[in-house]
Amino acid sequence: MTKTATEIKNNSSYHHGNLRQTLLSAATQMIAENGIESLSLRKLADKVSVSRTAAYHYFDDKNDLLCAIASDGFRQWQQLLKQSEQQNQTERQKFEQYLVNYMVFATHHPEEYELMFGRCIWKQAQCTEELQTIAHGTFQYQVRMMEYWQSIGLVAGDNPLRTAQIIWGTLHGIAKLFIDGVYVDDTRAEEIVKSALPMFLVPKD
Amino acid sequence: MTKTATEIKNNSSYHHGNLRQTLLSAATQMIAENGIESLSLRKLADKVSVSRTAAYHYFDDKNDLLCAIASDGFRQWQQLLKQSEQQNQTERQKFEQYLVNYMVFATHHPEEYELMFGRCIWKQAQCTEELQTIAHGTFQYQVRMMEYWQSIGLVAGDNPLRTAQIIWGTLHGIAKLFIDGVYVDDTRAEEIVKSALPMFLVPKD
DNA sequence: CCAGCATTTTGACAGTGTCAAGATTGATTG
DNA sequence: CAATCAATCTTGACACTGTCAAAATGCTGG
Repeated sequence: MTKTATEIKNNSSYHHGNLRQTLLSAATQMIAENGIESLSLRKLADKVSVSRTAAYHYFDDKNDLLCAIASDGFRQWQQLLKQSEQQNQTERQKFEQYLVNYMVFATHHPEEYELMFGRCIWKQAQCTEELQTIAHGTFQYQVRMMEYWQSIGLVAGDNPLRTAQIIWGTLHGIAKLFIDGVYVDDTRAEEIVKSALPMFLVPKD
Repeated sequence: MTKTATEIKNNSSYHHGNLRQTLLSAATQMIAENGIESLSLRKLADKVSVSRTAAYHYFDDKNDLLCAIASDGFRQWQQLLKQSEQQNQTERQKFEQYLVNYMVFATHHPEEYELMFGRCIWKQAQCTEELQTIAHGTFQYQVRMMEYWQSIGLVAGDNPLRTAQIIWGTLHGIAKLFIDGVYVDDTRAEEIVKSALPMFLVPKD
């Protein structure tokens, strides 16, 4: 008898069944609700009705768990990238879509975004190999898209890496200013990024 | 006999003399050396040779102290802004100087920058009125500079606020990616921002 | 000299991450 | 079927954190 992950709910027993995934989901939810810094392993354990240190069998430490959540975020983000690539649109529209998508993802999943790109993981602690590779992959993907958009004369500049760094910087900066509460009105994010769009394009004759 | 702040060192006695300033300097130094999150009030108290809770006479709580440090950072940053304004240069050179200065300040005082613009203060905790007003002031200042640069046909766009938001976003984003360790080579920061410069300018005929 | 005040300390508490050692259970053999 | 084993989970313990209440200390004006 094969079992799917979700149907295992061995709840009245000592062994949980799929604790790792349960922990990840619960943690993701708690982070989304109350912010990264309010997540404690003990509260998480409480929520899942398990002892304080149960998580240590699946994660090296708290940082390892956060990295796992961030990795999930990157997978989600990567999927979103590829979806919007397959829509029938002008390249110009695809580029705009890319910018807007980035902003929407960031402002709709602020805490997950913070985890994926924030200092908590990248600066402070050492990040997992898994996270490192998947994050690096998505960046490479973006560089390649810039390369293409530059090659067809849509995006300005002739150095794809440099251009990707700058455009990503712009998106990241605006997103962060919203997420961290320096810019207050979330709903304006999309508007702002749209008015930044022309900056990046080759001026039409 | 008037006394300057630094000469007061009433060290062999119960009363410290100028504990508030001493705490601020020590905290600033500790943050610069080991990062914001590694600063604890107890370690700080140890360093200043004072009891754990002594700081509570001058600051409401830890957040209040961090806000005070951030405020100092803004004062420093404001001074730097005005200095570079008084140099004899082309307006175009002044604008470039502004961008580069921002980057240099951010990458040379990464932890203080993080405090000034990061989530630790703005998102998480409520920030001091002092900090709120001084931060708002510097942003207004930047908006006015954009307004001027747009009025003389240097910087593109006709909405100073929007333009300031975008340019600040770009600077902030690139700075953060370096500070948080996503971009690794600090020394490239100035290079990157310089190659972003043309994006913001009115294309010359 | 002493009362009052500003300043600093001590004691205490709840919360955190994490390690070591023990308890429980499902699976695997003989 | 029973005994053993390895995976899984819990308990106990420790050092560290921010913060509050109450006590101790030293300065200063009357």
